[in-house]
Order: sequence, then structure tokens, then C-alpha cells
Amino acid sequence: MADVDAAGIFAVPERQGRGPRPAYSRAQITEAAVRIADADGLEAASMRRIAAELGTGAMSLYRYVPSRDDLIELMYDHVVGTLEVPARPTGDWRADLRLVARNTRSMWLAHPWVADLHRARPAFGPNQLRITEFGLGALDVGIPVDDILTLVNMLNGYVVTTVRAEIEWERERRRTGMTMRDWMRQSSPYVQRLLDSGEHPMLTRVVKDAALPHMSPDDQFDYGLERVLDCIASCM
Amino acid sequence: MADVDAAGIFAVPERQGRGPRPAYSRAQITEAAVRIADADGLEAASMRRIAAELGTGAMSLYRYVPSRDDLIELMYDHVVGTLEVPARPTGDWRADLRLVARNTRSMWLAHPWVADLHRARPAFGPNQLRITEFGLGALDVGIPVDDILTLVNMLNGYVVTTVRAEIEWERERRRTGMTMRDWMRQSSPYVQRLLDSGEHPMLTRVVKDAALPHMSPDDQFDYGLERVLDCIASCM
DNA sequence: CTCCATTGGGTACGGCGTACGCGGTGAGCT
DNA sequence: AGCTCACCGCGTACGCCGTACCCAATGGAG
Repeated sequence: MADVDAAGIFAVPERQGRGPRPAYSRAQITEAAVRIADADGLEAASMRRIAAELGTGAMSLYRYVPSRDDLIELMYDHVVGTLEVPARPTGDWRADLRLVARNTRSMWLAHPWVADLHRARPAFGPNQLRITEFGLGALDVGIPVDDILTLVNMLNGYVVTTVRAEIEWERERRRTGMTMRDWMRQSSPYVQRLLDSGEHPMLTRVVKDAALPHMSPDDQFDYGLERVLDCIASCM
Repeated sequence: MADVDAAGIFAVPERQGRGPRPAYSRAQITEAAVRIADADGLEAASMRRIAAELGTGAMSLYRYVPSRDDLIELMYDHVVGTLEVPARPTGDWRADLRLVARNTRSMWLAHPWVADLHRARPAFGPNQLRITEFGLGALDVGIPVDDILTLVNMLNGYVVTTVRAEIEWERERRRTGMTMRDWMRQSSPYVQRLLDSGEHPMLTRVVKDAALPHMSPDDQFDYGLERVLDCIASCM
């Protein structure tokens, strides 16, 4: 991405005509990297490790990709490509948004390393464009385009923060063996001290009264999702 | 954080009684790290660089902090500590939430490296607890605690994703010298080709018709924030 | 006064991303 | 048909990183 083009790696052609046939391809490299990141996390997908997976040397990858950051961008667009949505919005905006939200969550859970990406700018990868088109188009029901942007942003915010939290809980569980429910039941002396101090009434209420944390993750997500969709409906 | 305690670094006492007087403190180290991260980004705040800032060696820091990740946790709680909110919710939930949302944004913009943190689990730093208490307490107006959690999550999602995007745009500007408005006006051939293809009607509409991207960042944020607060109001 | 836990800090290891340069390959032009 | 040279794979090397381990010096507890 030495290019000035804000579209980044996606505006850089894969290669020119001359010279020997390339032994690999961006797609091959990207898939290998995704495989490693799925299994061992994003930081395990180092240039050396990816190259080893392909049976070559680290520096060979730079014939295909300008930098590791650009490769990560390609990885992200690749997994976004696994999101299945209709070619066009169906006309039922609520069903459409629910679909894209649920599928996005599934995709994140299948590739938890996406939670570690910095990306927050508009996405210009071909697959990202497709999903964005679908999401915005679903809400194209006669309201101003600025409202579409705001509402989609709000929904996206819900999905992203919720799924990030879910993924962090899962990582915690793998590290310490404790589920959320485990230490919600005052397993930690530090947390217990917080509750006993009386300084944190809302935390106490959450630990004692909230039903949401005791539902299955799927149900938690869906419950919140429907509330957000309700909000969108009442904002239109 | 070798400890099993899920509260992490905050449950690890700073030190025991014996031995020579410590030359530094967690607070000193944390502040130095924040100073560096503010100036040059999170990855510039390496153990060596922080130690150099304090005039010591990298390994000395490990007398105060178990790992760099824990130090980052302390850095986060430290900047959260700069968030000013009333001791208790005022009774005007809308004003309270607006305050905490705006102040959170200001804090993120002052310390853009917070956008790079992985943290998404509940926060047990003392300052994080204080803000969480305030936010949840603001919505404690007779609705079920599960609804409080969901609505706060939605609001938080809006703030986080919006400010993250803002920070990424600013980074892009520093790298390439282009503002968002610059290449919204078809500066990029790649984007121009996308628009010309006719495959992306919503993208085209956003680039051509949307007013939001042409407002000041402050106004963009406030506009969306009021919409989200409207949504919350209509959900109660 | 003695003991020893705790201090600051140096050295070293195994990783990382990637700049650079080499010899070999083969498509395109003459 | 032969030449040219852009492009190939890839090895070496540099300067970072986090941190394990070790040491001599320190100073409160007994």
C-alpha cells in the first residue's frame, strides 16, 4: 500500500505480465493465513509461519502483498466473503437486518481474530462493499440517507461490541477455565469485596438480578438484537 | 496477572513491606506510558521506551507490573479516570447519558490509542467501575435491569464504533494527507470506478447525497447521539 | 546485628516485520 | 531465434520487541 489510493491493497493489482509464473497467489496466501489465525490467533499468523505453511520462505510473500497489514486486510475481506446474504434487500428491512446481524456474529465467532483488527474506516474490499450495500439498502425505505447511516451505525455498534465481549469471555474461559457464570457467582475475592463494599449498587444488581447473563449467548444476542430493531422501527 | 483472579492486575497488590524503598511506582510508570502512547501510539510505548522515559532499564518495570498487557490495563483505567461525571446520576437520564457519551468521546480523541485495545470484557479497574456505575445508574428509572444492560450496550456500541471511525480517519489523514471529504469527492480512481460501475447504488447515494459526512465531526457525533437517545426514550 | 526478601538493572534468547541483494526464469520484442 | 530485462523465489541481516534469568546492593524484621 505504498500507493496514495485510499482503497489500499484492493487498488493494487496482483501482478504484471512479465517474468516467470508465480508459484502462489494472493488467494492462496490469504487462505493459509486465515487457517493459522483461526487455529492459533492473529499474532500466530506471522509472515514466517504463513510462509512455512506454504512451504516457502517469509520474504517470498512480499512478492504478492506489500505488507502484513495489507495481508490482514485481505484476510478480513476473505472472511467477509463467507457471509451469505441475498443479492438484493428483500423489502422486509427487519428480516434483512436481522439476517446480516446474525450472520456477522456467526462469522466473527468462527474467526475470532477479527475482534483484534483495528479497521474502523469504510471498507473497500469487494466483499465488504457487498455487505455494506445490502445493509444500507435494506433500510432504504424512504428515509433520508443520513438516517440510514446513523441507524446502521447504531446496529453495527451493537453487534460489534456484543460479539467482541462474547469472544473475550471465550478467551478468558480458555485461559482460566472459568465461564462468565462461574465468577458471576462471586468466585473472585476481589469482586466479592466490591459487592460487599456497597459502593457499587448497579454492579450488585447486575450480579444478583440480571437474567440476561444467564441466558445462552445466542439468546442474549437475539434478545438485544430485537430490542435494537425495535428502536430502529420506532425511529423511522 | 499470574493470578487466577478474573479482576486481573487490579487484584494484585502493588508491593509487600520488606526490602529497599522502591524508586518508582505503578502510577509513575503508567503516566509515563500514557504520555508516550499519546504522542507516538501504543506500540511506541514499549517496555524499553517507558523505562528510558523514567531513566531506568526495561526489566526494572517488571518489579511493578507483571506484564506489558497488565500495564496497558492500568493505562486504560488511568485515562478512564480523567472522565468527569457526577458522583450520582442526576435524575435526568438523557442528560446523564449524553454527558458520559460526549466525555468518553473526548477522552478517546485525547488518547487515540484506546481504539487499539482489545478489552471488551467487563472492566474492573476502579475508574471503569465508577463510570459503569454512573451509566447504568442513569438508566435505573424503573425498567428491568436486563433492559438497562441492553440499552447501555447499544449506546456504548454507537459511541465506540463512531469514535473508532473518527480516529481511523484522523490516522489516514496523517498518513496520506487526505481528509475524508477529499476522497469522498472521487479523488480515488478505484472508488471512482466503483461508483461508475453502477453496482453500488447505496455507496453512490452516500457519496453524492449524504450531508452527515460533510458536517463537523462534533456535529456528526451529536446528531447520531441524539438519534440513539431518541431510540432509548422510545424503548422505555 | 544478622538475615534474607526485595530492590534496580544487565545480559541474553527467541521471536517479529521487512530492506536488500542474489542468481535464475521466461515473455515480449526485434 | 535470440536477446533483454522485469519478475521470480528466497537467504541474509538489521533493529525492534517482550521477558526469563541472574546478580549485587539494600534495609526492615527478628
